[in-house]
Amino acid sequence: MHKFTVGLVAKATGVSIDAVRFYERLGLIAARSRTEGGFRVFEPTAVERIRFIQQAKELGFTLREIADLLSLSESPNASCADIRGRAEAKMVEIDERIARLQRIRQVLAALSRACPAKGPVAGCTILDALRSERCQ
Amino acid sequence: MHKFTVGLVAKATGVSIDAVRFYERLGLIAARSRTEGGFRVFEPTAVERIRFIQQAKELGFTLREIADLLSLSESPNASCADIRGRAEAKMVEIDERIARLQRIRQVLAALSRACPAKGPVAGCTILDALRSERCQ
DNA sequence: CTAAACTCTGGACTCAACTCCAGAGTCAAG
DNA sequence: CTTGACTCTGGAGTTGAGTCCAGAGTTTAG
Repeated sequence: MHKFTVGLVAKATGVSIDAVRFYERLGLIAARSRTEGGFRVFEPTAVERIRFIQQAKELGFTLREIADLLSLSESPNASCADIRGRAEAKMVEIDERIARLQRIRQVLAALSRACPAKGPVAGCTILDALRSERCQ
Repeated sequence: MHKFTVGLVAKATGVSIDAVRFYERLGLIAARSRTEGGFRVFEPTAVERIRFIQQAKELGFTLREIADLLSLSESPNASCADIRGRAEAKMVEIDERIARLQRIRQVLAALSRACPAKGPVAGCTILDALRSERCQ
């Protein structure tokens, strides 16, 4: 139970075989070795790394950022503050996205509220608003 | 001042010439005709349509959805309620995105808060959390 | 030993919304 | 008429995170 092929790693993590190989190409994980016939052999830590990748992805980190996170996590002179910095930067980013979406949401809500929702499109207040510069 | 070339349309709207041609390929706008030499000639309504596209893009609509909006806006048997339906559907979508981002934001905040932010990465609580299934 | 199941490579494809390009042709001012 | 600015086509490239593929080779259970 310690000879992980791609298929097993994929099954253990729920990602596709292609995704495992993709992560390998990106350098996020590495196969320990190959069999005689050229099959990848992974260690169980590969499964853990992919779980890490999945969790970080859930938190909105890109694979590039995750590569950075992973390399920090293995650097002897990296500090916990570095990691926290990444988390906080991501939080700022998320906040910006939320703020933008909330602005959009407000405009959409206002437009929907103002719309009579009956009659033909001629005179639709939503379309009128889109035609004018008013909403932004 | 009524012979709009791509360049003028681009300048009037602030989008690139390539974007104008791209919108034309997608069928979002159309040139009225061509000059002898093959130059596109637009009507002023093209500028208005691109403004519409820009506004709708600001509100999170994709170009495909904008095409739909534009065709509704010109359909004699489309009703204002159709437009409002699109706006409300988009609002639901935006709400889902906001909710997801807020969940992420909360997890990030909790992780940052719990992190000592000093010392080496070994024992970093954020990394530990990413390694475990805990955050989702 | 055979058959089924698995894996290999590397490159093309997806989506969205463009951007960039070369090489050729056109238009307008002076 | 010349020159500089503009425009033409159509196809490739970009980003992100993979997916899909053919055709060949490998592993393993029975």
